[in-house]
Amino acid sequence: MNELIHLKSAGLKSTVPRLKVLSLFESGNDRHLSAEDVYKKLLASGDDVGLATVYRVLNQFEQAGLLVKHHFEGDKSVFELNQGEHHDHIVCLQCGRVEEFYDATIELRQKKAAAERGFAVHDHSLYIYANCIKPQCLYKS
Amino acid sequence: MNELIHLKSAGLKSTVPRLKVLSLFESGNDRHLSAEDVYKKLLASGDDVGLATVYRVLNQFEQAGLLVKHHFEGDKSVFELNQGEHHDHIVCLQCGRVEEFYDATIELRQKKAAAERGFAVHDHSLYIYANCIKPQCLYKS
DNA sequence: TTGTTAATGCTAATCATTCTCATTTGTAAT
DNA sequence: ATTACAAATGAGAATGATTAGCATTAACAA
Repeated sequence: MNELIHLKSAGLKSTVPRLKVLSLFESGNDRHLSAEDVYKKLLASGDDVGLATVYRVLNQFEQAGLLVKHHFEGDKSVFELNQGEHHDHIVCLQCGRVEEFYDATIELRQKKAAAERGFAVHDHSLYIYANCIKPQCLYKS
Repeated sequence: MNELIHLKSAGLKSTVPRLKVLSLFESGNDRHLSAEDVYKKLLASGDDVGLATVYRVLNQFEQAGLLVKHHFEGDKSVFELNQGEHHDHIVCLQCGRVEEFYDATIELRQKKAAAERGFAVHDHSLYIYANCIKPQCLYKS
């Protein structure tokens, strides 16, 4: 199984909670999950992990580069599988739909803006908060 | 005094705590302040306001459009005077220096990216986390 | 199979922020 | 000026997300 390899090569011992969390993300049903989301989903599938462990595992995975953490507006943070290519996010304020996008020009100009001001870019986050135009966006997530 | 006008036209009753908070921001010594920062600065100048009041006032000012709230990496949020023109931020991860910038192309392409995907932009936030190149960045804020 | 070390699962603690509510203050009308 | 009343304040409790502490359990190498 795929997950095992990931854990090993990340220098993480392969434990039951870690495998479950990882395969949750790899199942791909929801790309963006908060710790609470993960916890609930695991409980729902009968898997019995502690919330503290979920937090720990998510942070370890982030450190190991398996997941990326995002802070959408305000409160809780969400994680997504790290698939190599950086991208930014558009979040619908009504239904919570999250769309990913990448714009090379934006990336470039960011680097430039930083360099001009005496900074070396380490990281950056761009979130667009918006409203769906489509009619199917009438329900709250 | 200037502050009084601002409060009035924002539909806010002019009270002692509100005037103090507002003039703190208008003094311009620090553009970006957290609730905690404001609280401490007021205490330091012998002004005796409650932390809860600081939070309340900051949020009211944000609602009223006098201040803008930002969520830099992670935890606490910071406020800055709203001077009309939107801008993005570069934050030094070492010393905490915050630099503001505006790039019309970036703005434009954001709008475009959103529109193409069926979103109407409501708001957006772009933070660049970086390291100062300059040598004077050797101290923590 | 065993032993050691790291990982887990509770629960309590922490941190930022909000809420409650009794007391005080601004203000518009007297 | 005074009064009257709603709105604002302050202190501390409450909340929500996240982390820490610690006794118990599970990986994995020998």
